[in-house]
Amino acid sequence: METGFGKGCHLHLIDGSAFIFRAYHALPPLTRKSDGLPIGAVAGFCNMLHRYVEGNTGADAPTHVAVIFDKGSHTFRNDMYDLYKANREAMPEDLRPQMPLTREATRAFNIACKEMEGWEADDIIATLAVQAREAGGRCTIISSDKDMMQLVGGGVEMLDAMKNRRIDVDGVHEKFGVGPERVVDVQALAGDSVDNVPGAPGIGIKTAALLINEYGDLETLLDRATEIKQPKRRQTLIDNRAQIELSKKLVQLDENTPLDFTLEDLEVKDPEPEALMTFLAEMEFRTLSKRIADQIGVEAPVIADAPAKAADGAAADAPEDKPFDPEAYEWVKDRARLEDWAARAVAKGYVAVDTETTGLDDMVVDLVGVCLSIEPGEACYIPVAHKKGAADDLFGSEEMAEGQMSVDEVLEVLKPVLEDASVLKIFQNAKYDCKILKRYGVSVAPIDDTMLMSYALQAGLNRHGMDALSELYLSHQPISIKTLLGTGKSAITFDRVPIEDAVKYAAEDADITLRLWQKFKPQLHQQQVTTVYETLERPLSPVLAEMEMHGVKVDRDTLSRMSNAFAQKMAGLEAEIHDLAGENFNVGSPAQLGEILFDKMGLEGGKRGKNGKYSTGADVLEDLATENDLPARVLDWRQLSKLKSTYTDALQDHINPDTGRVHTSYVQTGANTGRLASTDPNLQNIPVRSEEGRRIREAFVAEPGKTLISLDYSQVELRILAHIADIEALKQAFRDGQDIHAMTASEMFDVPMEEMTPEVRSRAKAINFGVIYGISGFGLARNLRIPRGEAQDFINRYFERFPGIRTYMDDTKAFAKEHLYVQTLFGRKIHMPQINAKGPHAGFASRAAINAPIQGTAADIIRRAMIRMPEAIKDLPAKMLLQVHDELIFEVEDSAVDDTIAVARAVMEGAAEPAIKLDVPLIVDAGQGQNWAEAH
DNA sequence: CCTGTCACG
DNA sequence: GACGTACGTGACAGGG
Repeated sequence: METGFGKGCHLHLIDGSAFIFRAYHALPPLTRKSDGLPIGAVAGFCNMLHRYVEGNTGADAPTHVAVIFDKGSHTFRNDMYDLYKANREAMPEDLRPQMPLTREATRAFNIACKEMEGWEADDIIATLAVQAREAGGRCTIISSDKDMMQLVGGGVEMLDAMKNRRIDVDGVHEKFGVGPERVVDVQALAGDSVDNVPGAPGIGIKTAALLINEYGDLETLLDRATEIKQPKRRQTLIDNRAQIELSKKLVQLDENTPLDFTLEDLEVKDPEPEALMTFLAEMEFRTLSKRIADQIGVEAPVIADAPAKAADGAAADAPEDKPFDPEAYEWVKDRARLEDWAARAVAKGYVAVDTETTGLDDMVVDLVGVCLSIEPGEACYIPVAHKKGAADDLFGSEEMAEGQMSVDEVLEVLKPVLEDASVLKIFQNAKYDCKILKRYGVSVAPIDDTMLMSYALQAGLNRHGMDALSELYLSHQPISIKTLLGTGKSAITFDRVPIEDAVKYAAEDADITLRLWQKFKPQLHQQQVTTVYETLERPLSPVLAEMEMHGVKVDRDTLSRMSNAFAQKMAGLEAEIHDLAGENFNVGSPAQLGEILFDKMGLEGGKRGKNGKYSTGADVLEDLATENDLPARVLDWRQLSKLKSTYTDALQDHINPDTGRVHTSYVQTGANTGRLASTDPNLQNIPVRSEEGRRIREAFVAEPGKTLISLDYSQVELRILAHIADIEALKQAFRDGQDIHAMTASEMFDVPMEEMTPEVRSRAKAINFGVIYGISGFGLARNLRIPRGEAQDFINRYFERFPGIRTYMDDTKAFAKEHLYVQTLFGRKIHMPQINAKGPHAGFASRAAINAPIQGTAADIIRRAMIRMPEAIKDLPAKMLLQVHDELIFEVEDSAVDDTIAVARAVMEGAAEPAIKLDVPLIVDAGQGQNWAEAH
């Protein structure tokens, strides 16, 4: 039964095309298994639609809803202006066939689906929004398209579904500087490069808003254009009047589209399970259909597996995808069954292994169980430390659950297999499991690691966690650990999970790992990254494990004394700040500080960020500090606050009670360029630049009788740039051991080296770094705090003197645009899926593309050094402890300091060879001392 | 959970 | 005076 649309009703209008394009760009090019039909955009679209429907609960839920699509490419706007949207790129080939399917998907979710030949979706949305408003109801437009901001107001709002941000009249003001009713005026002037709306040349949104606010509306402005003071602006408006008026017609949405339906037709309906399931099954969306089926309480459709198709008569070698069946996993309870699994692993030559533990810190947690998988769909779980009773018993029991073997017995059987050189052990993130097993006396080898394979194959395309990989490459959503453990305060540890449940979760992980391995292994060759995986990834993992387990000694007393000193200084500064402000406030709150500075004290230069708050970053405060004491004190306070909370306080909590040392964790797949990341704690950002901060390094000490040594590559990225871009002048300077920044300065500013001043040198230094980062006039200007034009002059001069750099940058960008990835000298691929994007993403991607081969090659070189290091120093009483991108830190017995420096330096300086012979020497500087501050 | 801020190379 | 911009990370605090 239909009800009328009126007061109390809430209409949702979804911009269908926006959903589709977001889905298309967010997902890899998935295809339907049975016939290879491109299906990624449909999958993403359905996920978004589903997530949207799920979110529709509570008082704000819509009563009416529709998804609106564009139909055809010719609209009445093309009749007015044949270049309208003319610079749009053609729809990607693999997206076109998915268009009708997105309509089917919408109908399958039982949501009204509307489009009209000759009108854009925006016009239909405009018409419906106005109808809803006139009927006294509300309307939410789910889109972030600024073209629709003209509709906001009077009960109409927009919602950016991805950012989950509502856009109301204030939001429109923020974007356009005018209210919704004047948005078209501003757009008419500013034009729109995306839609190819011409506007007035040389006038952007800022200027347009200024003019409209001054003259009231576009027509008045154009009529009175002769009154404008700026001659250029005045002439532009007079000369381009017709074009501006046309632009307004183009951006003005048609609120009277002749619709063949009414608001009443859009009433929200529950999905009909059968229709929805049929569609999802047809698309072969296993994960989604299962998830939705579970939620609405129906049976998930059975989706047949693809027949293994033979290509060119040859047998298909793609592993056949068996369905995931948690009931098929085995709970291993006795020695006989375990020995059977062990024997099968040995016979097969490989086995996927996963360990379950009581937590995340591999230096602390206990082993709870082990899982094995040898065939897809077949896996077992061997529990060793599950406790009795969990759910019903608040404290749990300390008694062991039934059906388990002892850890000792299990490892007695598995150790020979895990250490068997002829059996490959496959892990997802082997470093974690191997460290656990090492603590139980098992040295696992040889290994493969699906996480590292994914990193070698897909860096830049996706993250490399198991859940993400399973969804992306197996279309299977694994059981979430949270469903077993809960979250927050009430979370339990894995040893409290009932074994029946643990079997399903844990064994599935081993199953997934095995399937991913089968999928990725042939890919390594096809993508030509086998060498990267085998020489830069796999062998590094055990080296990192070793470093992490060794840890670095940190002196708690030193830190604690510093904490106290910082606290005192901060208290003093805080009192001063409150005094200067004339009121008490939270100095640590940027929001409160902004109000004090710019509202209460009325200082100039307050800029609001996108959340409407004033920006109070260090650069802002530094500018203010020249005139005022308060911002200067805040800067001091902030520095101390950072040092105290992040370093002197937090670091103490990371001292392992058993070892008295700090054990960081390196994330080998953390940075797309090949760099490592360090977490828990991050030991790659210990302060060094400020005197006060550097003292924190005094707390990193050597054991008595030992010394810390630090070796770091000198200007490694610039050397690599000189080599890759083949800049003879730079290369020669490095060969001659010259001061490279001074030499650059001399070349650029025609200053003889003897007469070089620190100021000129430091400018050249900034430019040298800028080049590595993908230089821009704006960025350099900000860095050097000089006018933009001046910065641009420097850059131009730099390119004149070193034309090879410009060539390198252009070639690298072109390569990236063609191949969608860039490469290091050692063959590491860093994917750049955004490189051909339009809009603001483009700049980011192209600078990242310029930087990645340089940063990545440097990362590869130090990796090679680290991999060779254990063998090189094995006869020395020395341990490698830390890596900080271009620096390695060792702890060594006092007697062997010089020997270790000599050996480690040789390894580091020769690390590129023999794979690559650089045209420039690599130079390593060394330091030593009782603590890191002295050694660095 | 997200954002701003700031520590490092 | 179109637009937004240096590259790569992780941790902490505030605030909704």
